[in-house]
Amino acid sequence: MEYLNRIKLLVILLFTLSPIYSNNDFSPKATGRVFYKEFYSLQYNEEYEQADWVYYRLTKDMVYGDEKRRDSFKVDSDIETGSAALKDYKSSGFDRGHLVPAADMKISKKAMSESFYMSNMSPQRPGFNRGIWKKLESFVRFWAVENEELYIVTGPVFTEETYLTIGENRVGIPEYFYKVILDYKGEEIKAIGFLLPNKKSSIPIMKYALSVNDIEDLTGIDFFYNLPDDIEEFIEKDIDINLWPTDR
DNA sequence: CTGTTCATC
DNA sequence: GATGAACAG
Repeated sequence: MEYLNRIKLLVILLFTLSPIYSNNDFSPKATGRVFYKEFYSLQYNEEYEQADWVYYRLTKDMVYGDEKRRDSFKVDSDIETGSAALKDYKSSGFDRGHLVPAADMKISKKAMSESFYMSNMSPQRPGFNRGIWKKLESFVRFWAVENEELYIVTGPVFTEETYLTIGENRVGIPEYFYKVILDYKGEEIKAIGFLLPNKKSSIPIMKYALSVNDIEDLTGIDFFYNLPDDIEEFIEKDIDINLWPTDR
């Protein structure tokens, strides 16, 4: 009997450790301190007082969640060095723009609440956040439903040595925001990237589409490095716009 | 917490 | 007009 139980335990352990039976982790290669929430993870940048990237898995079920949005912005006490504060954004003229969208976290109270950590915020121009950025986020949810689930990485881009800041904590104002998306479900694995300037725009979203390689060159971040090399190379090289429809 | 504004559908 | 995101008091 003892023997059988040991075998059972071993089988369970092997299944758990096997990549096929465990949840996929396609988070970017870390170059700094990573913080793990229940519904996403982020790499925090102390200089800019915001994340370098946030990473999460967005499923169809999450899109269809019905948890109401509550504007419960709060400092992230996980960041011992101190996250940005509410005060930093107040009267700054910039929105506390979500990196992980609140609308992607309707699956539960906990998920919704986690999206309001200040470590998930970045200074966005109101016309950008409430306009084209929101529109892109909405397309991402549409694609998540179409493909059952997606793996998403989002973050700010600073290209200049000097940059403007807001608040006492000197929160950096990004020039651009990127988003890279991986579809690992279904018959064809595919990926796409976006790079948008932090300003109001009425140009069609697909004009901002880039390959994941392009975004990697720009940010220096290695996305989806856990994929088998040949697959990673193939999906990051080019994009097929037809696989990401925007005509609903 | 409620009301207001902004961008878009 | 309704919705969603965020600001202001």
